[in-house]
Amino acid sequence: MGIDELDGRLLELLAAEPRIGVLEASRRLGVARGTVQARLDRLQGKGVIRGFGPDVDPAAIGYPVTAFATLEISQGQGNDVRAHLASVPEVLELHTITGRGDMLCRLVARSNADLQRVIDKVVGFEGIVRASTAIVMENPVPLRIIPLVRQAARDAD
Amino acid sequence: MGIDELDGRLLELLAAEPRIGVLEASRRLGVARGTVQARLDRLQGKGVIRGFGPDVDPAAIGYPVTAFATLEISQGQGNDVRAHLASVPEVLELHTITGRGDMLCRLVARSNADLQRVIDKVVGFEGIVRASTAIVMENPVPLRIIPLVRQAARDAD
DNA sequence: GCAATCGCTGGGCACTTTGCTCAGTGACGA
DNA sequence: TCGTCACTGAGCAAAGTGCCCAGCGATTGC
Repeated sequence: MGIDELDGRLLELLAAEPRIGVLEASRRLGVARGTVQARLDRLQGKGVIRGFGPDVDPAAIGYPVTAFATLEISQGQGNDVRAHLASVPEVLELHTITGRGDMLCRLVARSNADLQRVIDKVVGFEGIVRASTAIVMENPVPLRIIPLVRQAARDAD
Repeated sequence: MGIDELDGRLLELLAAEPRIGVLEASRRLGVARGTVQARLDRLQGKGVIRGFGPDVDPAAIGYPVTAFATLEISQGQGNDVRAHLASVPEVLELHTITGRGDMLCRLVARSNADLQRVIDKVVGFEGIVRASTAIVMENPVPLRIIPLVRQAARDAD
């Protein structure tokens, strides 16, 4: 478990220039091509790298509004609610959490008005007792992982 | 703005097999290679595809605990707080939101005990009045975009 | 009605990269 | 001291890339 300094540099490099090839990466990192290939295989095998999915901006495909909804679920309905939420395309992410609410989900919508439609779709389901929604205004720190990778690589030294 | 059906299929294909090449993608989609190349360029140019960054699992690099913290910020301190949070590697994401709290951030930690350290680091800063944290237990719907892409592609038909 | 533009096709070309293999080397632990 | 392991550096055939071109049908503007 954990990654070393070379893994860290490789991940940083991949994050900075995702379409880079193995050969070019080996040149940048100053190691042999086989090494990069082996590291990549290992990182994927260990699950450190889940994939290289295209990072799609919801705003660019017509969904500029993001919101987080906290849902309170009635006892025993958890599985049904999960299946329901998973079937809604505007639900980008769903977590079960500790605390007052039972679930937290990330929503997107075409507009603030459209958000109402999405919320109605989300909460219009047996088992959801209450929902409280917070609309995202700014996103000062977009989802990132590199600073953490750097720290993990440093710690493992 | 928006994407058509071919864009949608291309994005789905890239999500399913990220390391696929342009040539192979053109074969799967049944279109000419130049078309795929042009579509890709256009999608990246329009910002639909932000990148192809490696999707790193925080759990696999030693941070298996995820939490969401709602922060209440005192007036006028917003920028300082943002800069502070951006400097904390364990803060993976930060949003400013409507509603009671002022900011919502996603945190990771090495353990539940370690989460205390992270929270102390996050809130130990002038301008943060209060913080309320919810620990993630399960993640029934991991961050996804394909269902939305499919819907956007269908709507644009 | 006609010309220009645009997106897609299908082909070709030089060049690079990949996937794979192999032998050699230094570090490490049994 | 002997394996084991990770890394190096090299070679090879196969495949993919970047780039070019001519043709073609649909849409747009004159």
